[in-house]
Amino acid sequence: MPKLAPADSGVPTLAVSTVIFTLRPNESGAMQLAIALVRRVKKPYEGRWALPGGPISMNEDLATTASRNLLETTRLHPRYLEQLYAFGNLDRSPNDLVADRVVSIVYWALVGSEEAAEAVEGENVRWFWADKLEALAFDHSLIVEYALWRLRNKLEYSRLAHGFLGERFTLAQLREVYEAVLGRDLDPGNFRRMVEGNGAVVATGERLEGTRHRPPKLYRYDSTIDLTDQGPLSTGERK
Amino acid sequence: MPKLAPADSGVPTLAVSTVIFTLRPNESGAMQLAIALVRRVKKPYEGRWALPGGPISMNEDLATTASRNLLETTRLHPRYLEQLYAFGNLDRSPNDLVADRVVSIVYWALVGSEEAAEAVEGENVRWFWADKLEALAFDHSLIVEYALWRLRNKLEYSRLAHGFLGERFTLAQLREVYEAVLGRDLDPGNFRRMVEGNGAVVATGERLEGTRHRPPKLYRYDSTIDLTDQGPLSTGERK
DNA sequence: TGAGTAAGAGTCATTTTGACTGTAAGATAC
DNA sequence: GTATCTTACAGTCAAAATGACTCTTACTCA
Repeated sequence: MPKLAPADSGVPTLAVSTVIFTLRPNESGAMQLAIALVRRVKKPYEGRWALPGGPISMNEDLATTASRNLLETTRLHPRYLEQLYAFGNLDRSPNDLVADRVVSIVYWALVGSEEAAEAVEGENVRWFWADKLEALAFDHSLIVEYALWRLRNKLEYSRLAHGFLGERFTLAQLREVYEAVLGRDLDPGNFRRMVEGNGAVVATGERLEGTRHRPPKLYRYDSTIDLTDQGPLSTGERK
Repeated sequence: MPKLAPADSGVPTLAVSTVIFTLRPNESGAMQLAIALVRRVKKPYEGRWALPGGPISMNEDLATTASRNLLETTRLHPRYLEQLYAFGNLDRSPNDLVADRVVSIVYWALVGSEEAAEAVEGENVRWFWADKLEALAFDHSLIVEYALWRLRNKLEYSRLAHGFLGERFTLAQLREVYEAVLGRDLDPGNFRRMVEGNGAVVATGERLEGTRHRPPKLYRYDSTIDLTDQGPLSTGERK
């Protein structure tokens, strides 16, 4: 097929997409990182899985658009939402469609595991395990890989894990989140020391009852910190 | 002035802007961080200083557009170029101009201090010290603040300082870059240990002659690493 | 030739980190 | 009721990293 001459006039279309992360129990009951994808019903890449997204609208902030897309595809609200990157390379679309250039501003979001369990799944919306994804439409495989890298990096020096958990949680649950995201086991003792040391977490005084062993303390995050968007728009101090 | 009703149709304009950093000697001879700004000659914010930038063109990658803007305003090529953030809030323009909504994809760049010394300066293009900026047009003060934060953070775990220096440099020069960017003095001994320890730098075997003291060794960065764009598009391993 | 200056090597105490051991507090099986 | 299992939680120990030093070396300049 002959390559069409690129249009010299016109402007690229602007779109917002979102990488939606959650934790879901796998067959053996361990928490594992999952991503929400939608199936494309149009050319190009018809039938392939892709990131949810849509065009930007004139009266919405970028983050609001991402949040609305998330709500429309999964009926969920994000616990955490941050801009990832703006993708605008010329070769994002197949060669014969370069005239339809799209610049995608991509966000990434965390949703709680409990909510995610009730999220809509259907023929065209599904959760996929983050570590074994098939090839996605456009450059979305690359985008997901980058989002995964950002999530793992950010986890280490921020209070991000809260995005997956409820209001109160045990240190074992928090550690399970870290282990699922980082993909390796962590020493319980050292993890406790680390997380208690940096003061991100406070004991509620309650304990989780009904376990088959010694009841663990319940903790919560220090609520003076707003998690949503650590980007340039937050006025608080950066760390 | 009455606020105009926002246009329900239409799409936001897409633009690329760049925060251009360099190091320049101040009155007392010490290196100091500087930013290139251009004076606006149109409303809104006519006469105020702003980040250089322009509209995106159909046949250019985003980074190429940023690089071209940099060349056109300062006649310089970037030593380092990375996407910073996409700014698209509704309130970026003055209230009476919300219909002219612009989404800016902002890059930040480093240029070498030697080249920067020869860069064009004129009535409408000037270098400003990064730590004492006047109020800029639009939300550009916020953008610069964020870019500064990113620069300082990235310096610690990457080989970014190369962007300011020539091919070969002494450890004292490298330390001067760190001190200028971080805004505090560093211990020479510890700095040497740090920088030799992580293997980012290799001795060339040469020495810098003509100093008034013991001639220091010249070093260079391990050239197997490409500095340009550590974003998602680089195929190398992430660190 | 001696003073001054910065390069560059080395010392030392403190903090951080990873791996590990030991004890406490509950549930369950017999 | 007693033994046993599981996990919470506290503590130890050595290696590595870090910050604040000192000391020696090699050059230039007066």
